[in-house]
Amino acid sequence: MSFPPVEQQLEVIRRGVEKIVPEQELAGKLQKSRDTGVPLRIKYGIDPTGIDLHLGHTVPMRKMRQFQELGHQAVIIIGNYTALVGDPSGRDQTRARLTVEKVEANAEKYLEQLGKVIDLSKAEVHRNGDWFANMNFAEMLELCSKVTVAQLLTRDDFSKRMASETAISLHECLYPVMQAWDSVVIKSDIELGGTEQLYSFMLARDMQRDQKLAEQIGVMSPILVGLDGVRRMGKSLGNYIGIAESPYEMMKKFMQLPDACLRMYFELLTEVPLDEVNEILAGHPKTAKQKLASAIIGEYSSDDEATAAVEQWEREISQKEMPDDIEEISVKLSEPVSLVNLISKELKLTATNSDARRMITQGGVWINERGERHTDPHEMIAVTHGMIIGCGKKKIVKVVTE
RNA sequence: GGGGGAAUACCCGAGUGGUCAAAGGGGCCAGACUGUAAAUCUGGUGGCAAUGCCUUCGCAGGUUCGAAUCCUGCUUCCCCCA
Repeated sequence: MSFPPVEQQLEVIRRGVEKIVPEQELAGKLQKSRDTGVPLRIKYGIDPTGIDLHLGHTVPMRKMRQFQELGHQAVIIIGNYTALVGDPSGRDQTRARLTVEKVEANAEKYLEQLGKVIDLSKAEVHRNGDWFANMNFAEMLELCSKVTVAQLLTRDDFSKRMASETAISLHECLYPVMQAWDSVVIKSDIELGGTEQLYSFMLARDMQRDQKLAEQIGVMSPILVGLDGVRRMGKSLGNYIGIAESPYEMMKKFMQLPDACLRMYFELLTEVPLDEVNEILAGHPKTAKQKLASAIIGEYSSDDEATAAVEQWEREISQKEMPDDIEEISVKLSEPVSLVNLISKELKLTATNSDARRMITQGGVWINERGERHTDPHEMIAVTHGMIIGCGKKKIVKVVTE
């Protein structure tokens, strides 16, 4: 096995990375691996807590792929046991607990999606239940004895929760211990993750040293902010772009991204060379955003689909043309109905009548042509076949009579 | 085990007997402006057969003409002491 020169590897590794700890050990490890021809073992752990991976997850995943391309060994940990605990990192409250079955189902979905970024045929995949499930209580105690409560409380998220009088459950304290033990078991050289993982990464070093193993280096990416441009991208915050979403869905979301996030997204989510990024950012933000979107969408589907998505957005959203494929809803109506009932009861465009009423009186409803606004909720509408109804910014439907 | 505190709409949070479907902020929704960015402005934000009616302030009772507000019991959470 031959590896690129260390300097060259470092350049790839450093892109979009916020912190490497300890930084000074990295070159040495790379050099040693190059000299001996032994690839480094790169760890990335993910807890199967949901069914969709989003772009936030892909930041360390991409870093993993880069390591793979440099010739190193990817080691994926599916945290089926840690998922039962719930990672307290960066959280201000306890996560909801998951069932074993749920976790297993999620794990399958995750692996499928991981394969879109990482070359799974060359990766080791482990579930940490493989070693935690059979651990007995004595071993468990031994593990816990490695960490003091004071150490745990130095964690930012725990100390914040203490300060704000929010509960910290005992099982959450075990999370970093488990994560660190994973590193011992798989003998990781480098662990990938976000900056909020610092504590666990360092704990892993302590435990590896304790077991007379080489200590891992943490390579930490910045936290990717979500579509709101403020909070981290996350499922529960609803500010994410899922990697399994359709090209057009992704497109629409990308265009809603605040301009200020563009550089970060280019750096963390694409391979576009940094000087080229600077050039793009010097131009109009709208164009830059479209380039960003098509680069990323292209990776998860195809370049053609990405281009099509950009064009579709330009037509339907920017030019406000009628979309090509409008969702059709069939209704059976012989008599005219009031607009409120049409919107909420017949077409189910809103959850409640009150919602429909609001939407109508506020000018969010149009029929057949944008601009053909109908603001009287009581207006009686004689529904005709092919009638097009818009409700708010996002919903347009075509009525099909039976 | 003992003591103290808290629970209000999506979130935070005001409200201590009627004027409370409940201030204010955030978020979100709609509209204007725009590049479906940001900023800004306007309106909205429990439900319904809608100038009215019904349900909601942890849960269950009670006092009262009238309760988010007072009383009793319960549940949950937090803090302190052990």
